[in-house]
Parts: sequence; structure tokens; C-alpha cells
Amino acid sequence: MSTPRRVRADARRNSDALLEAATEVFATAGVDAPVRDVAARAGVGVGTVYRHYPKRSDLVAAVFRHQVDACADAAPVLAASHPPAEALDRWLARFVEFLATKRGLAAALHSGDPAFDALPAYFDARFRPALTSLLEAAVAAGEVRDDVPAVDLLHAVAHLCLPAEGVLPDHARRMTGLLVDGLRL
Amino acid sequence: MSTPRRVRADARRNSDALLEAATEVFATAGVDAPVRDVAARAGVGVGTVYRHYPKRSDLVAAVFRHQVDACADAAPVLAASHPPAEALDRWLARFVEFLATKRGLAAALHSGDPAFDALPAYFDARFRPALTSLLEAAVAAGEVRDDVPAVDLLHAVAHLCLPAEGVLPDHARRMTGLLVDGLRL
DNA sequence: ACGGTTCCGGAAGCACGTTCCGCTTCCGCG
DNA sequence: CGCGGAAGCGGAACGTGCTTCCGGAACCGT
Repeated sequence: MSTPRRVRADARRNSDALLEAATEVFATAGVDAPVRDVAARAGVGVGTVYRHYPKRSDLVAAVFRHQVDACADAAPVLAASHPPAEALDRWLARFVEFLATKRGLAAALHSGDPAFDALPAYFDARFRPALTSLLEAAVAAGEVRDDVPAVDLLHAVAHLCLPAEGVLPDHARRMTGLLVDGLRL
Repeated sequence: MSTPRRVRADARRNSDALLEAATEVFATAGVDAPVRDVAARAGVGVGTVYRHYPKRSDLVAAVFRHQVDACADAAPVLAASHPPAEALDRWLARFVEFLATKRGLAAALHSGDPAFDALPAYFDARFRPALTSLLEAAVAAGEVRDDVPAVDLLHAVAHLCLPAEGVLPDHARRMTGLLVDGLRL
């Protein structure tokens, strides 16, 4: 059932290089940047991109998952190196930063491309546990109220940060600040 | 200062045919349908499309405005032919129907294309007065509460109908039904 | 070192938006 | 009525971007 055949070293190297290159290119030129640009940045041909990510959207999804992982993984690290309330603060700031790079991705999510179908679930699967443990620690330390479930907080912040129409620049930071203050006991 | 030169008859005919063709094509194939398809449906060449609508997005915006007009214009007609509360009901159903064809348009609105910049204002300029007069009539007849401004109702319904993630099929109709029940006295 | 397998590169194919320009159609005027 | 020029039309051609294809290079177990 498992995959007995090993992955060739150069293939793995290229795969990683592509993910990194795509992250950089998408960050500077937006998710609509041409595939050729990503290939060039990674120092490979476009054929190689399509070998590893059959569709453009697969590449976008992979970058997204990678960034979700990076952000979620920051939670235990912060929890281990800061007191509960500060860890929570810092992680939420990190989360807002994560969301800030997602302009245009909300649109992609609703584009109907099947490559994006699993992303919302992944988002929840990684972020909910991460935030839950931070919240529980802060609650246990008596530093924040205990009646705000992680999901609600995640969605509230996400909606604040991926806003609709005429939106002020750092509306996101201000509103999130309010939320966090509201958490404090 | 005005335009003394008349519009040629065939030009106007083509312009109208294009709007109608685009409405049909966008409705069946989505707003991402190729311009060539619209041209074919209207029985003209692509050059003619671009003569009347310099950018693809101008065509999309024109269709949108046209549909907004059709929906908003239905309000006074319904008001004249039904008792206030029923007119309100029917118009909201009509509004939900209007929104139902707008999948993918929310994404377009945030695409940054200048052709769409004026659409939110147009939306408000046409729908707010339409709904306001329906509401006022129903309030005057003592059939609905008077503390719900038209804007709030419009936005609430719109948000219910252009939903985010895993959405049930007729979530829209159910939630709107709830709202309307809430209005009743 | 060898051979099969896996992977790579980038040119070619395709789909779409948009432009361009020679030809057609309209219509005001004589 | 019919003429002439302006207004409008069609669709081939171009630019850009995604995706496919395949000859050959790189890898790795023996």
C-alpha cells in the first residue's frame, strides 16, 4: 500500500526549490504571477513545475499549505518560550501577518478549482488545535476569559482581515486589537 | 458640448444584441465565458464587441448594471399590484434570485479592475431607494416593524446569499425567510 | 561501469483578450 | 434618387499565459 519506490534526490531538491521559489514569487508579484517566473526563479524549466504540480492551482495550494504549516507550527514554539497571554498575543499577530499575504486568495478559493476544495478543511485542521492549546493555557493561567472558542476567534479574525468593499488600510490590525483586548480578563 | 451626431441604427441594434447575448452566455457559462462566445451568440464579430465595450470587464459591468436595473425597477411594479407586505415579500424573492446569478462576481468585484469600481455605489443607488419605499409602505400599513433600515436588510441578505465556505444549497432562501419573518409584526 | 528508470528542459500547442485595418453599411444632402 | 464620406463591422493576427510532449540527461541498484 505504501510507496516502495524512493524519490530521486534531484527530484526532491527541485520540488523544494519550486515551493520556495513560488512562495517568494507569489509574495512579491501576487498569486497571478506566471508559472514561467516561478520556474525561472527556481532555476528549472516549466516542464519540471508541471511534473511536481500538475496544475497551476496545485502549486498555489501547496504554497498555501506550507504557509499554514509554518504559522500553525509557530504556536507550540511561542507557547514554550513565553508566558501564556504573551504567547497568545504574539501568535495572533503572526496569524494576522499570515492573512495579510492572502489578498486574492479568497477569490481563488471560490473559483471552483478542485485543487482548492480541501484547503478550508486544512486551514481548520491546523489552526484550530494550535489556537485551542494557546487559549487553554491562557485560560488556565487566569489571563483570558474562557467563553470564546478557537473557531469563533479564527473566523472573526479572518473575516476582519479579508474584508469586503471599501476598506481602510490597517482596519485589520485595529479590529484584531479590539478583539484581543476583549479577551483579557 | 453635447453630441450632435446621432447613433447609427445598426450600431444601437448590435449594442443591444450584445448585452442580451452576454446576459445569456454569462448566465449559462459563467462570467469567465470567452468574449468570442458572446460575439458568436450575438451574431457579430469580436471587433464589434470591443467597439461597444472596450474591455471585457466593461461588458461584464454593463450586464450587471442592466440586471440591477431590471430588479430595482420591479419594486414599483410590485408595489402597485400587491398589498405592501406581499410586495415586500415578492421583491425580496426577486432580489435573492438576482443574487443567485452572481457567483463569481464577488470575486470579480475585488479584482481591482477599474471597470468595477463604480458598481457597489450603483448597487446602493438603485436598490436602497427601491427597498426603502417598499419598507415604508409596509410600515405605514402596520405590517412590519420600523426599525430595520433598508441598507441593513440589503447587506444582510447579500451576505447570506454570497456565502463563504461549505454552504448548503438553499441556505440562502432559508436564511432570507428567517429575516423576513423577523420583520413581521 | 552499465542499464533501466526517473526526471528534466524548453519548444510547441492551445485558449483568450485585445488590436488593427480594409471593407461594408448607413444616412444627410443635393 | 443616388452619392459621398463618416460610422461601424468582421475576423485575421498578435501577445501572453497555461499546459503538453518527448528526446535526452541524471540518478542509482547491481
